[in-house]
Amino acid sequence: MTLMERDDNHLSSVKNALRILKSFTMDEPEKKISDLSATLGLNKSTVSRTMSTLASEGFVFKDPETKKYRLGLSILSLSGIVNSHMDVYRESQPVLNRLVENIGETAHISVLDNLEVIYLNKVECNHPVRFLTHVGKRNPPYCTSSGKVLLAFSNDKIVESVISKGLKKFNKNTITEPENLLLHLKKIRHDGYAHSIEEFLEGVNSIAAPIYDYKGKVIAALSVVGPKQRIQANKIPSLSKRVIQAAMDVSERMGYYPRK
Amino acid sequence: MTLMERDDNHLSSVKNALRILKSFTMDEPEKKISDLSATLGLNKSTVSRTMSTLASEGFVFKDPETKKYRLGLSILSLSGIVNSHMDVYRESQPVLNRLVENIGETAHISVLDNLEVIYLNKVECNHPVRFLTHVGKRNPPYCTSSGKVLLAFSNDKIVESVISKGLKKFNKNTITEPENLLLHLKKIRHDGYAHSIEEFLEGVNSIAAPIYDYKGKVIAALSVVGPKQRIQANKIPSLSKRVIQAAMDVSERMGYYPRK
DNA sequence: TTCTACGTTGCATATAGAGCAACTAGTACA
DNA sequence: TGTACTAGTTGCTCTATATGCAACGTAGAA
Repeated sequence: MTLMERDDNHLSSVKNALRILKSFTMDEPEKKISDLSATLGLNKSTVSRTMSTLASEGFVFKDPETKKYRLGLSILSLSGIVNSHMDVYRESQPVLNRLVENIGETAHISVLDNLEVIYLNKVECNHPVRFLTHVGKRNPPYCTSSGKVLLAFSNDKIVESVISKGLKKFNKNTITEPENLLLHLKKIRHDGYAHSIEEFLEGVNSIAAPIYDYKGKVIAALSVVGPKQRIQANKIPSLSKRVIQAAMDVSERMGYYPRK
Repeated sequence: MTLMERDDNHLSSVKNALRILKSFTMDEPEKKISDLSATLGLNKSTVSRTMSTLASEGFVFKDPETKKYRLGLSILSLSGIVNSHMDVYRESQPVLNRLVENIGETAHISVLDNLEVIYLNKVECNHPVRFLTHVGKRNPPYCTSSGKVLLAFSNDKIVESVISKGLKKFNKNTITEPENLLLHLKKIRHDGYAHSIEEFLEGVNSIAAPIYDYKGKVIAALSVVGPKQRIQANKIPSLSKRVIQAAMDVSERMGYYPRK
């Protein structure tokens, strides 16, 4: 470890362990020690000992059949604590349940974290698009409806940072011009909702609206997402009213008093 | 750290970090460095540096208002991966949704982990008892209906270990005699379900049934839980049929073929 | 049967991490 | 307003830990 890293005053062996945990993904929920060694640039005995320590506290376990490591149930225990003490998570649950029942599409609550959208809650409809999103999933904020809502009500520095990171083209409708994105955000502030028509994922549309706290600050976004065959462009105006209303319902449960 | 711990071959600074994470609870979701120092027997500068490292990777954050630390969203990101790659979690979701809709009580999926019951999935009814359980919550296995189901279909060593840990009396109906517990487990194997009438929590009843995998092994339990005013003792026989059927539905989705 | 890859572990060494002390900031109390 | 106390941070030192290397064992593939 270089002196530069040392000056950072973070514990490098703890960082190793956390980087190992974060290397598990949806696509790769199982990991071999040798692969982690290669990916993270750590000696395989370092990885082996760190994994062993993580396993001793239940953060990972070695699958006896595949001999690979997977994330363990201590993660779930902690996530229950994270969820249960999030006001917006708790207050949104019944509203999302009703919305999903009425509209018939999957709905989410999300926030901006580290210049990304992260989904805090999700209620699936009866005919979900499999593996589209999941609680904890992170997505780019500039080409998802909830991300655009959150950016629209964020300060300029955050928007500039997202733009600086680059607006990668994920799909044919992805916004890649900074000026175009800023225009979109302006319109979103005016309309009170955002939509995404195949901006991020092929064949996937979504609509989102802001959730306010008791101070009137936008703290989260509520969104519905589904295939374009079911969330057709011509249905977006009527659906957006439902989404705005649901987001307002959650806001009111958060103590927000809308001014008429 | 003693030589004995050293022989354990676990990385002590990583263990410190994991113990700090695990010290967050439902009742104490916010932590001060000085409190952690006292609780964990670590120097406050050790705790401070470890927290700083955990924060740098998003596992905790310092609440600007309370100046205390809370669990961060990296936990949520990992838990999404844990959930999504659990077959029993995925396959149980629609069954739990239907069951909760039909019965009107909260339902769970749980497994045995480290001699405790841990809840993997939860679908809340429209009138939940607040803060009863949450995903990731751990409970003693000998006085919850799902725990008793899981013990009933576990090998004798596991049951003996639970008994050796002691059968603490949580409520007036808690089973505290080992022989009595073994009789209960035998009856559960015979009946195909378990119930708890205020064995663990005051005023709370529950019913659970086993979930089988494709090999016919019990891998989880499905349960419903509610206040005794709604889950009355005389309703348990009819409710248990619904719970057994729902658990069987999940089992079949897991590839289990029941022998007739 | 042999070879290769993976994971584990003994050992040596360099440095990271733990603890102490000093400092800063904030709060409570007189 | 001033003082005292507590909490948290950070510089510094020293020792024990963590890392990496090499060797070993095991399992699977050729």
